Amino acid sequence: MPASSPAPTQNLILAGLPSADYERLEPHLEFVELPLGRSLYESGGQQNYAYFPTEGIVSLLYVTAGGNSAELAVIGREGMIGVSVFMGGETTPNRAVVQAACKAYRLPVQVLKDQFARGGPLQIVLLRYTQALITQISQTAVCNLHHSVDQQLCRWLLLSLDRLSGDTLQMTQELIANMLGVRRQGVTESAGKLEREGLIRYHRGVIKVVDRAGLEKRCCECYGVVKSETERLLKLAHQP
Amino acid sequence: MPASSPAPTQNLILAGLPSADYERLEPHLEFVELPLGRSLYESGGQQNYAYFPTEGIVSLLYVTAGGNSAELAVIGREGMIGVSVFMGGETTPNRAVVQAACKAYRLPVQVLKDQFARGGPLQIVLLRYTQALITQISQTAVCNLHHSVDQQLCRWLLLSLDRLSGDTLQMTQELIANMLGVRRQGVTESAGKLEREGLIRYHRGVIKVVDRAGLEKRCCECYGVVKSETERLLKLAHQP
DNA sequence: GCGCGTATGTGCGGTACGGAACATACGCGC
DNA sequence: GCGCGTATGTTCCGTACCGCACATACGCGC
Repeated sequence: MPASSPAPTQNLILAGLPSADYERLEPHLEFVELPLGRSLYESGGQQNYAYFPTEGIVSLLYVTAGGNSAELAVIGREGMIGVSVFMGGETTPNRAVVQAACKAYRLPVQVLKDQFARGGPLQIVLLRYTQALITQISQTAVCNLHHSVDQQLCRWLLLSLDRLSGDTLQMTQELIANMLGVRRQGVTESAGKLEREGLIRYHRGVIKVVDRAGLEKRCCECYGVVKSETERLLKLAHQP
Repeated sequence: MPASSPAPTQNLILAGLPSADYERLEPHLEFVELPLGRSLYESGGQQNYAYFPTEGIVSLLYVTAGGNSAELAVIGREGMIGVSVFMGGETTPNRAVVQAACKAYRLPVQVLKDQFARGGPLQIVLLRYTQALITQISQTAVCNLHHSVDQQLCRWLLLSLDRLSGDTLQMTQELIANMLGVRRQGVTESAGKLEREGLIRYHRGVIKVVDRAGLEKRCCECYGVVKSETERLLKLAHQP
């Protein structure tokens, strides 16, 4: 393991475990770097590892029969990829794709299942995180239905920014369009508006958030609901 | 308890439990009738009971700041209302509203939490059902984004029909519009199309499905994904 | 049979977004 | 500096859905 690899406890789920529980997992954790675009799971495919990111972002995506895509949730160091392992379904109909280069620790599914089945703090933390994920997916459904591309873009930028350090995203409009399930031109137009309003600046795949507070004001409620609910659930989970 | 009340095992989650596990719950189950429109949970509100329907349909809804509503999932006798109780969040930002008159058994949350914490078959069945619910919410997000009102109406009719006996739904277009988060006139128009195509007939709040196979063909993939995934997960859950 | 409440149908203008085609413009590699 | 690939901007048109207003139509209760 290279000296440069971050501590597993950079991941907030792992960080929230009492040391006895953490130490049972630790020997099985394997550090991996996940480049942009890497697929962790395919729809309905076998899942061999669960992933606990310490940096970067993974998207949960669904691709329709017609070839259109929709992002259901984003996952960073606050969470993990592979809830269906301990939920018991083994697979999901979704893909998991790296949206911003990740460092992560992966855990063989059998270890996760065994440790989950013990009950106790690990189980509690994982289930509370899963509820946060449900909230995010639900809010995505609502946002897709009732809010404009402008607002969805704000939500997406904020959710992504929370999962990265700094104020800058590396992401082309084309990719954002795929995530939001809209046309690339729609993103161009909305991003142009936000730039003219002085909220962001962008240039060839690099988006810099200039006025975060303004972006939050411009955004629909969906971002706030997801954020506060996620924080509430993680705090709950860290209580004894 | 009136003689007419159905057996609790009409609910598929309760039916899937080994008798030892079922018997631990049974003394705490209380039969209730839930009329159309009754709210079981409000957004962020306290949840005192979990509900296991034996008949009827409950919708999980989110209401936006702007007053628009969106249905995230429908729940019938295959499931239960109140997953956030054992997921550990205690509340959710959603409402749960009776969409077709229900008979159900309710269970005090503390009993559910205690029994869930034992681990074993109850826990497994509940978690697999929760994954099915996640799938349904996810597919709702996708359908809202990429599919027409026509297709969404087909999906909704089929999902509701699966949770009722017979081929008839009691539901005004106004209510369906609220569920789908679209205008009432949009539903009128789509329902008109489906009737002209000979798939359904309707009259003043009563919808009769004439050609179920045709409806499935007319529908987007979303219905099929939800249905097959739910069946897969319930079957898995009933295995030892 | 009359009246009223509820359910459904229709028409109109506005807009947000989709699909396609094309124009610019930046920057890396030679 | 030149050329090519990639990222972004612009235009045009079609359409699905929205909001509003209003017309019909059924059926219950008196």
